[in-house]
Amino acid sequence: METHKVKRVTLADVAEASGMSKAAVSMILNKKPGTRLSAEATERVRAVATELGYRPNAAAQSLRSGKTRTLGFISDQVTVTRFASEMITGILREAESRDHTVLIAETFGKPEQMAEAITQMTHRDVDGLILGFMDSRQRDLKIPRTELPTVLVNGIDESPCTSVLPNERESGAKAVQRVIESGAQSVAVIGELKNAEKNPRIYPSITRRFGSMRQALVESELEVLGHWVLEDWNPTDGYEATTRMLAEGYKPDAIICANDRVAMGVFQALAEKGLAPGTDLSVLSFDDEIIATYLRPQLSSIRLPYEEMGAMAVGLLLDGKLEPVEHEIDMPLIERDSMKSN
Amino acid sequence: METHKVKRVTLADVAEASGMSKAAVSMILNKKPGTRLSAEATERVRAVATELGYRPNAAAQSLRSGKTRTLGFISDQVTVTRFASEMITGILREAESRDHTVLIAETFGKPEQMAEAITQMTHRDVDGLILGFMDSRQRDLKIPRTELPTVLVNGIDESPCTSVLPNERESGAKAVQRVIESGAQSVAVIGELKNAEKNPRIYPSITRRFGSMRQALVESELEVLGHWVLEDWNPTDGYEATTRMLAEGYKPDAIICANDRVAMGVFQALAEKGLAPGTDLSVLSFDDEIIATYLRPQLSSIRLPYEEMGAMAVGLLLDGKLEPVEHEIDMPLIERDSMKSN
DNA sequence: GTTTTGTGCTAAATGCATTTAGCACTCTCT
DNA sequence: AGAGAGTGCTAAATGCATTTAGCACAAAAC
Repeated sequence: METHKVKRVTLADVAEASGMSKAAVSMILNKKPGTRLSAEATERVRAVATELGYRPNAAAQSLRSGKTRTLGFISDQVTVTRFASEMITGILREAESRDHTVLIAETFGKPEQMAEAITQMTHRDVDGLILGFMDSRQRDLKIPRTELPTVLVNGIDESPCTSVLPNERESGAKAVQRVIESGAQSVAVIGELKNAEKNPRIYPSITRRFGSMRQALVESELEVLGHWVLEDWNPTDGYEATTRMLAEGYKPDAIICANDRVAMGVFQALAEKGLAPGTDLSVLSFDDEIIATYLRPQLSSIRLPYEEMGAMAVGLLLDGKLEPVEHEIDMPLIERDSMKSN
Repeated sequence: METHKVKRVTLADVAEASGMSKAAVSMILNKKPGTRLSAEATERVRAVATELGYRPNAAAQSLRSGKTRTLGFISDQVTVTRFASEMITGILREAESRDHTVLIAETFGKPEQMAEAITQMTHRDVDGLILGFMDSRQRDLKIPRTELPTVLVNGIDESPCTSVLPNERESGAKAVQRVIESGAQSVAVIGELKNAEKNPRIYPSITRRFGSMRQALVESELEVLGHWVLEDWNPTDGYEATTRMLAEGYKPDAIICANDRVAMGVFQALAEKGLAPGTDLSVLSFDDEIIATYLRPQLSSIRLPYEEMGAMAVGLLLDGKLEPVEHEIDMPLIERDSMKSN
């Protein structure tokens, strides 16, 4: 079967085929208000256009309008976490529903590549830019000043700009609230990240999460058992801290984990001592990564709403809501089986 | 600080500022071969161009050339698995290094959205299309015939087309080989997916993975213990099968897991019986998802090379290697701590 | 001294959709 | 009947980079 190289159908083709001028066809197909063209002509042009399968050439439209109906998304790193994926999904969904497409680039974790990526995007004339940061411990962002409307997701910069963040100011309190509802008298928090407190500018999410938690804890009747600080937030760290805690004789009614990876280690340590989350004690976590559903029992976790954040960023951009504001998005508690008395 | 709306610097601006014609400037900046322009003029134009910060307008270039230096990537689903992310990373890396940008879209798991997404891409005049499938149990792909150069990644269609696949024809044999090297006498495979065999067209990767494994197994001296078929490939399935296996008195020297999620369940079941992977017996898996590094001990796994697959797809597209061939990419064995005698 | 060859450069056309200015015609009103 | 308003439509300009055809001049060749 020979693939006959079909020449693109242009506006001129439609005009000729329908016996009208290009101007008329353009006006009709774009439903330009305030123009007067006979119903008959309108009908005819529409018919011809669909019959020929006319699609306006995006390059020509962009050239004329200076708009591309394209948004740029530059990400810290797409790999490793589920977060970038979810953010992309949110962005794509919202952009598609508003007839925009998305150009993507990645800095591969190297901040210095940011400038290059932005230049690329500028060159391609995107209508707006979304800068996504997966690693919330952002350093100096080095965002070059741009004319482009820009929204930061999960990141904050020195200079004021529009940004979308998870509502970590409330997430810690929400966790404590849920622990209280579970009927617990005592709780262990496993655990804060070493050094995080020292530099709240660098670890804004983490600082807020734990700040809000600490506040809620002192306002509660809960007995807080021990003080567990972790080197990093991997399963090993959670495993070691929990093992140590149990060895020291602590037996909390509930454990709040810094994130799901830590919770995984906590589960392992508990299993070794024959303790079952959800029946012997409650375990609650943050982030709601995919492993939360892999654990046995499945882990209740306070979700990082990356998809919603991505969608919101698109919304702000397209609605021109570009005041330098931090938009905070609620972090929903995803109930599964690791809490007592659901 | 007032943001002065800077008009874009165009070729005409450079031409005027350097006292040359647009034609000359264009030729100089594009290093057109076979043209004769004085070294002095060349120098001057280049200087002026950089000074003014001239960047050609992509829309205008596209309009003229019919090329956009943009590739389209349409994915099954970006969320859930790490695979899409890695594929995007590979695509981005290769595309960037060859001065192309990437437009992305997602069908959100709905095959019928594929046609719509392709139309969108066509409309934006991408130079080539990459269709990525995360869910290897692809159904009818419903890929509309396109004029566009297209490469399928991790998917095959009825009609012959260029595709990039993991080399599952060898992955099973590679696993068996490694188990033999570990000194094992007996092995359990946990486990094949129920129904997969019935429809090899629908589950091509899985069929190949197990076909190659079965072949290698009969050619080996290994004793194969039991026959474990799973409903699905989640941790629960691996947990249940392993528990059953141990209850039935089997005690293999090595376990080959269908994938890492299954391996996680296997680990849980082994832990309950006090069996430690890497010391009491070997565990080997497929895919190398992120959880492989979360497990204790860390899991050795045969990696699905999605990043390389994405990069290769870009390469094929840009090099015009579009014969209907299945390109198979080696699946490397990632050694960690779950195999005895590394 | 005239033709040929070569050099350095430019005007104008091209790709395609959108928009502005305005033409030609018919009604309506006085 | 002539002015004015309204209707239906079109020619041409615009945005920007690239490419083709070719101009004007100088040097070399016969």
